[in-house]
Amino acid sequence: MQCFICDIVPHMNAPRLRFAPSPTGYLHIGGVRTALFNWLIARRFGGTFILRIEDTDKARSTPESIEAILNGLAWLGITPDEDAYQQTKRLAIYNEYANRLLVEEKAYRCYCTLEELDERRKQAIANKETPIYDGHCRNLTKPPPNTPFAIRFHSPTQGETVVNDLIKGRVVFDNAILDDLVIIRQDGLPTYNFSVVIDDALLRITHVLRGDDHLTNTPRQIHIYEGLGFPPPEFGHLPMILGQDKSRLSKRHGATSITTYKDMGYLPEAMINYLIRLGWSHGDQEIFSIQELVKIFSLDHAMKSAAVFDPEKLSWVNAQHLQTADPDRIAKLLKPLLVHEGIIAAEASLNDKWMRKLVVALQSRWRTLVEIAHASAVYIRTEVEIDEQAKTKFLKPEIKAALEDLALTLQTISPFTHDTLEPAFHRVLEKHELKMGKLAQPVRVALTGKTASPGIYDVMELLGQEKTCSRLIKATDLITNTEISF
RNA sequence: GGUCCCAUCGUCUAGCUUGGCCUAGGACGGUGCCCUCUCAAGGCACAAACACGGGUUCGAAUCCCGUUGGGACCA
Repeated sequence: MQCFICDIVPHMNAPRLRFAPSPTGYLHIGGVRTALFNWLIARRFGGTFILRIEDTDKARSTPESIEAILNGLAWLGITPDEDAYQQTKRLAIYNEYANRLLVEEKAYRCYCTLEELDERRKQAIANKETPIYDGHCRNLTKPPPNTPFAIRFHSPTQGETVVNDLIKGRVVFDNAILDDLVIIRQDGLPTYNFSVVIDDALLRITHVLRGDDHLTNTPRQIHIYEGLGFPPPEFGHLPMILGQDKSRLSKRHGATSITTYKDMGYLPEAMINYLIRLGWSHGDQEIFSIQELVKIFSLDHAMKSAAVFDPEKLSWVNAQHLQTADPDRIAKLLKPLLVHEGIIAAEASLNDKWMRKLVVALQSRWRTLVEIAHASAVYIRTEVEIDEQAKTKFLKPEIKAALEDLALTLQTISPFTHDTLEPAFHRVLEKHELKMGKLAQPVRVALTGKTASPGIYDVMELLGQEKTCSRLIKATDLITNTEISF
């Protein structure tokens, strides 16, 4: 693998990179990773990162998609350094350059109809020939009058074109297999291969990092650069992201929109961490902060092969970041989720110090913010719902006396904190000659309704004196009721 | 159909440039154990891979050729 730093040195003064999505849907996971690579390289080498919206496919482009792309990138903190460019606002430019090529006879008008083209393609396939454009209109002396035309680029037919790809290495293409591609359609709109070259050249992009689905477009683009007299940039083609079944990641693999992950309670830094590890490595290291990536990221450990997106590992990465995240920040992110999940009515109803304690108790136990939000409910709501199985297993007559005693004891504790609760709890334990586990589990069930929770003193502190005592008493009532019912 | 890309545990990957340190390392997931008031977290251990076939070489995961498989583009 070649050294990217060596390659980038000639451009060190101003590496300029771009992310150029088509606004035809939500912001895709694969797109995010492409944006991330570009952004990181720009940051690492003190360059510029640009966003360009490729919306020349007017039928499929929507303003909502543009919005989704902007929001998604903003959430991740992948921020462009210049105002976003939009291709539909630059149509005059493409036509201007197309005309220039026409004048210089590096391009020509093609009057072939789509039907004719289709016919000839079928013919070629029937004759077992490669279906490429045959140059029909290349040397027309008498153009047909009043006929709509496309503009085709005059591609070289001999020699070869070499792409020294930053990731794939040296790739050689035989020019003979490349036909004269359309650069301006009959409707006057530029084709992808043309507009992308014009924009990258005019925006002075130094490094084009994009999906490897564009690798075979690259020689054609290089020809256009040459035709126009622009120096081509460096190219790097990133491998695809695959779904579980090893086919290209798409909607049928479930969540592929970045927004979905935000809504599912993933942290932006975890998303970035996971996505960057998909196709890049730094020895055995798994967890990276964004600041760290900005310092160490480079292309010389970028993978050449496609990678399968693994939601399990994403969750683990998220858990790692969640564990070490500042509790106050997590608390802040949690509040709107609590409202959204219907656990609280308004964000203001919870105080920050308490929220911090809640987060500290839960942040290493769950993998997403949404999971934490759900787990929070039992500490926030007035009522607790006791799990049937937990009740039968732990809320038994023999523990009733100890529970009552505990409730009584706890009513006198002040302040009501982990440290004051612990000795009180032990006094009850000794009095009833019980082992920790014998009492802790029934108490846990009484307080949370479940058999799993944070440490029992933390649970009590979180609930506070009032809820703790009332839930304990309620549990003892439950035991009585059970007895009566038999 | 043509051209191009890719190929290490189920998954993400280290190692490949500069063959020997590789009886192939780490991580997710799985299993077991430890810790322990439960659940997590954490710690330890186990199972698990160089696609296949040739060659080059004293020696190949690493270099070369081919095959197979996957993917992309062209319309």
